[in-house]
Amino acid sequence: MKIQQLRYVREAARRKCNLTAVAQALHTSQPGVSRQIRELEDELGIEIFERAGKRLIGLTPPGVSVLPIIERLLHEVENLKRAGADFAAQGKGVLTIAATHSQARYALPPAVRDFSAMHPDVTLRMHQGSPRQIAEMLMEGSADIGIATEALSNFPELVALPCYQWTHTVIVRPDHPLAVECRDGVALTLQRLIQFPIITYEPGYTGRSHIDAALAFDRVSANIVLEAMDADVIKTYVELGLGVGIVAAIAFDARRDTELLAIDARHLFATNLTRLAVRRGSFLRTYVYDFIETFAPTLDRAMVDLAMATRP
Amino acid sequence: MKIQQLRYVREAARRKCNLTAVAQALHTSQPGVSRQIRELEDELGIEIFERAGKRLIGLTPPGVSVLPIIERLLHEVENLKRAGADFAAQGKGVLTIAATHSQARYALPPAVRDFSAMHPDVTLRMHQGSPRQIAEMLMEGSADIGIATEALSNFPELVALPCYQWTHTVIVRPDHPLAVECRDGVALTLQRLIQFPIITYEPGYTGRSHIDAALAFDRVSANIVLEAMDADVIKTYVELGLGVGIVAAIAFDARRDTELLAIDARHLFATNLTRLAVRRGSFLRTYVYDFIETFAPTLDRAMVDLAMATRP
DNA sequence: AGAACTTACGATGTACGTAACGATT
DNA sequence: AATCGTTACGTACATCGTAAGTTCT
Repeated sequence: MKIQQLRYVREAARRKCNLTAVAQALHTSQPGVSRQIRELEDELGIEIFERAGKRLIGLTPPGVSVLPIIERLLHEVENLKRAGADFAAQGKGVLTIAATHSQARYALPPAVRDFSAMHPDVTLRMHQGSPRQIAEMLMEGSADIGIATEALSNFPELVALPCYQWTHTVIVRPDHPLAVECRDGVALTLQRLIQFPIITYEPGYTGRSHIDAALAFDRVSANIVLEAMDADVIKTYVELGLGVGIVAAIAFDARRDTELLAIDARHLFATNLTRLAVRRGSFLRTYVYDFIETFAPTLDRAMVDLAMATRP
Repeated sequence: MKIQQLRYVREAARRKCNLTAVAQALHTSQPGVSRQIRELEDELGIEIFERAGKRLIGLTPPGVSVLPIIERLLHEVENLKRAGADFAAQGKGVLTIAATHSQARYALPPAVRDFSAMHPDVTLRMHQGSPRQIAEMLMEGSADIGIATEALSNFPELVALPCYQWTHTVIVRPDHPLAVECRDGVALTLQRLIQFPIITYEPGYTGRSHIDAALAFDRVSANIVLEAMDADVIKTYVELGLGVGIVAAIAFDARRDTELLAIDARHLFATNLTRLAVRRGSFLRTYVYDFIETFAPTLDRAMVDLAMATRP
């Protein structure tokens, strides 16, 4: 049994049993792949792939039960390499963070700045995507850390750790009726809010689920005229007078956003919890822990390790 | 990176870094071991073993952090082979059970008989040992299933599943004062019991802890004249008149043990729970599940899988 | 002096790539 | 006809065992 044979099998399973594609992806010859897979099957005494004549068309029952073991095994191989690299080039390395726009734009900058100062030899790579995409990246190993407010705790393969809580805020132009009422000390209500066109996040992003939940709870519906993935876009259209915005409070900067006024809305929508996720069972290089501690001071290495060892 | 290199490393760690011993254990030459370990270290870019001149004297810090990954990886290799064997030779195979004498002698026979009838091609191997030894066997992979009343749930590497409950019984010769009192309907008390010399299990065996706990709770001490690993020995000496015995109720057979009388003692000692354990993370061949279900009908495959996936 | 690891070297094996073949759509 | 997997074959490299070398105890 060779590790490479296992790689071929895994890749074949991922590429719908197309051995030619496997060979290209792994930079080797197609006959080699074919042969090695056969030899592994011989050694294990089972057929992993269902063959229709000369074509692979799927996994056999033994293949189905063996594949997860192969995946775990190769995952440990990855861990071993990472653990080696961690000691070999102490300090140096790459840290890949996958985050939503909101996080990358508003929550991460201080942590990134401090981390860079602490680890000048670590190359930071920042990927943006939907919470769903972030989860995918973590699971396939192309990101070390994922940060998002939604969805991350829904995957058994991931460990999601609470980082910080935040609330929504309503933003309007200074000449908007709500701005006037706010200055007059009138408390904002959901009923009043939905009388205006709303601009906020797309479903699945940045606490949108809590906005929808609040509306559903009151059995009212809002006129959402524009949905965007990030607060910058939302702010732009609020400034244009298209409607009132609902964004994460963290996304409003009184000094910069001089054309806007923020009205606290924490009493209208449930508090949001931003989570940081890593892949369960992955070896984390020391600087990964450092970043986590920098970003979320409430977390430390022991807590992360504990969470990773605990099954959901 | 080759699997065999990892085997060498693991074995070296187990054999106190004696590469000569490693080579003998794995049936290869000593220079080969030396070389392969070095090549792995080169590839990972770390030194795994601390070297004093030409001698290996221990693990380096990187070695310490890398070794558990190697162990897990090799464990998955084992799983892969077992999974293969499970399908390759459906039905055929070996099932190794490690149990205490009490279990092997009294609890297991019906399950073994039924299992053998169900799987005539599975060779059953029965090992006896102390609960502690049973745990060791499971953890090193030399037994598939461990069965004991004590200790099995103390190891995070093992999954212990409750099988059945049982109580202790007091055994005496028919002419013993306690036998007379029993026939007269006098209820047995701990105070009365300890007025006689006691013969029972060794510490660490078959519910002995509950006997000690009952004595400690009442702040009394018994005159234990003989301790044995199994009920057969205890019964023999009770028959000889050396004292009264305390054994598992299951170990008394009214038809066979005609020279003895059993007095129910479930009100004196806490109920015991016999557990079945498997190594966490091991692939279990289908007949292993079958045996578990045969032995403990309250368990089934889904429950075992669930328990294995749940962290303590 | 002996035990233990490393280096050196030669033989066997094995993986890999190219090329030709066979089967399926 | 084209795509895809298997078979055949030769080369190159790696593993392994024997033997000699070196460094500690």
